[in-house]
Amino acid sequence: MDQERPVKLSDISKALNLSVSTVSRALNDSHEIGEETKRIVQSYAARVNYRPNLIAQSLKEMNTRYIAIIVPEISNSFFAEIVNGVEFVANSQGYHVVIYQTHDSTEREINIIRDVARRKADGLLLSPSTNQKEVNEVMKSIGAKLPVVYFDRVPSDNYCHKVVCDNYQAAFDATTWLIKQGKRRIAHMAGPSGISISIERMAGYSAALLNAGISVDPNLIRYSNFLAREAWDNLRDLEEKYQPDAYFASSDRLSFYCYEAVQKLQEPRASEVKIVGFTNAPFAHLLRPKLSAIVQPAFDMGKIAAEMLLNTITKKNKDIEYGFIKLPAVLKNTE
Amino acid sequence: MDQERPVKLSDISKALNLSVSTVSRALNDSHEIGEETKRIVQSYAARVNYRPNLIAQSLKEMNTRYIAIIVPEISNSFFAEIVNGVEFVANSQGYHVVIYQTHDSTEREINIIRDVARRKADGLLLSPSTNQKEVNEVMKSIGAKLPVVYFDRVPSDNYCHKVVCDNYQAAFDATTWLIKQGKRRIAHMAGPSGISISIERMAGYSAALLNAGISVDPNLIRYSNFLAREAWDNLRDLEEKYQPDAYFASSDRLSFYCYEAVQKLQEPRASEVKIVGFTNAPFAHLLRPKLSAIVQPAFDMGKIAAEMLLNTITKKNKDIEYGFIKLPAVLKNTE
DNA sequence: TTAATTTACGCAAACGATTGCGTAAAATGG
DNA sequence: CCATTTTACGCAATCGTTTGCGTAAATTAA
Repeated sequence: MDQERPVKLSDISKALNLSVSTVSRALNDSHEIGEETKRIVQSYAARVNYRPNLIAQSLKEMNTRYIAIIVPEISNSFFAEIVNGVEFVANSQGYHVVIYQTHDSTEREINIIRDVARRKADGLLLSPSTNQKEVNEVMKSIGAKLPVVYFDRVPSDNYCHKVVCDNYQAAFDATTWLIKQGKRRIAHMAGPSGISISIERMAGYSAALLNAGISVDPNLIRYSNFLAREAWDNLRDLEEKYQPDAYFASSDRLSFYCYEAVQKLQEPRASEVKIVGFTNAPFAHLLRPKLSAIVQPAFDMGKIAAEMLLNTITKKNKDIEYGFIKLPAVLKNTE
Repeated sequence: MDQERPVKLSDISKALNLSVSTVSRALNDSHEIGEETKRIVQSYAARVNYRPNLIAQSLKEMNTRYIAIIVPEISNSFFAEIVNGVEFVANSQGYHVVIYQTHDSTEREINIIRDVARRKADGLLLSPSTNQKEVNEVMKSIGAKLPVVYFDRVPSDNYCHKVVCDNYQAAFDATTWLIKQGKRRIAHMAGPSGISISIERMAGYSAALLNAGISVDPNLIRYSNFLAREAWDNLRDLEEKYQPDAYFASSDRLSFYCYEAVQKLQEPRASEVKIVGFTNAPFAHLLRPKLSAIVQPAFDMGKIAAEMLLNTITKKNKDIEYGFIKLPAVLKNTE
């Protein structure tokens, strides 16, 4: 009994000699429909495997019951965990989650945001790529109907919802730990300049150095975009000219690049140089020598972001109360 | 000039004193509309930032211009790379890709498949969770309108599109390599029994052993589902009772579990036990001692699967020609 | 000049669902 | 027994597009 095409309300209505509206109400268990009729309609619908067309439903209802999340890379464990947290909350409230990745391309990001808006997602979770300004323009041009919560990389203004970890404190703690290990020439491999996380992590790094009476050496600070090439060039240059005795890496990818670069050095330097970096990679603790890790509470960040978003979606009253949640990260693999 | 709600065709039609149909045709550059009118409409639409409502468009056109991909875990690099390959092809043909993950739960998988069908995705790429039968039922019940291409884990029947890597050969090569390293008591940490990849990898493993004149010891073969608990129990039991001199792991996760278990052993065993496992983790090569890796051509698998899917979507003629593509994997980190 | 054709647009149906309103028949009240 | 309410259903509009068809006006042909 496999039907060639999906059965719709009018099919049922014809088969049962009822109007489409009666069938619709019967399936939605409306009180205006007699019990007997309901039973007949519902059992018939079940038999023929009726599933409402969500496109039509969405058009009528003006909502889609799904939220979108846009991340740079799904293979990055940090973002993958965030997605999991988002799904956990969203699914429990009957929402589906649709995942998009930008690969750190502003162009892709803009395309995706436009698409999300045109497909009428009920809300958007966004960790914007580098180019803050262009993205802001797009966010404005799509109209005020799409609730947004930013996470991880967030805009500087306060008229939006934001969920982040305490990047400043985490960077401060990590750098301080390196100093306590006797390191003085601590290089900082930073992410793209200009985005929130880079700025805050840089600030924490600098503060820790100054706090320990170590002056900040600009030569030891390197910004890299998402291209591997830049990171490698920076690492080679650092090693050739300055031989840092420690690295503080500002992202998952940079952490592993640092690790790989150091691993290739001559002993005894290879085992003396310490590395601490932001990463949620589940198997980072297997590396020897150790890669010390700043681990963000990604799952919780996702949960909170999703809760904030669903709150603003379902909120009846229009008084917008912008939230700004900051969670602590923890330092691991420090033996 | 930020409008409160998205502007629609009727807004333009009123503002310009034209009918909705004329506006629609003008925007779609129909030949039935005068050049002058087109210019007026198009420039006005651009000014007020008109974006067609994709929900309405989809309902009318009966297609959505997006495909869905369902994977067990996005954080698994193998699947992440597949997704990237899919996006590469799909985007170049004007399709968006929507990513779902099942976390190896059949229940979630069924929910998602149903949702994808009800949302009228134009096609589906699927790597099914363990329970083949239930999923088959669902795939049938949603009607024949949804083109599907399976990848990685695929059904056994031949009346569907499939893209896989040569699991048998890869397992054979990996096991043979371990044998050449002088290993004889090679444990096999297998994935869930019953799914295609487990069966084929097991077959390759067994064949390699027999080929080398080593009998297959059932005690050294352990099936684990996706729960960490089972894998750890299996590993502990293996170490306590049988002390294998090598491990062949059938999945990303299992590879790292094996590695971690072995790393905790007493020397000299810890450095003598060799491990080879399926993994596309980009930083697996940083581990010391080495984790030898069977790396699948994930990006290409994604590309091919997407091409097959888009072909069947856009195919005018209805004669279905089922494809079955098998790509080779490569063995890495073997010093 | 008149008939035939082309151009440029509007009307209305359709996609598949939901819902306000209208209304027979049945149930209830006095 | 008649008036009123309730029950149970159907009609038609609606969400925002697209598109087949109809038709005035403009153009061309004869």
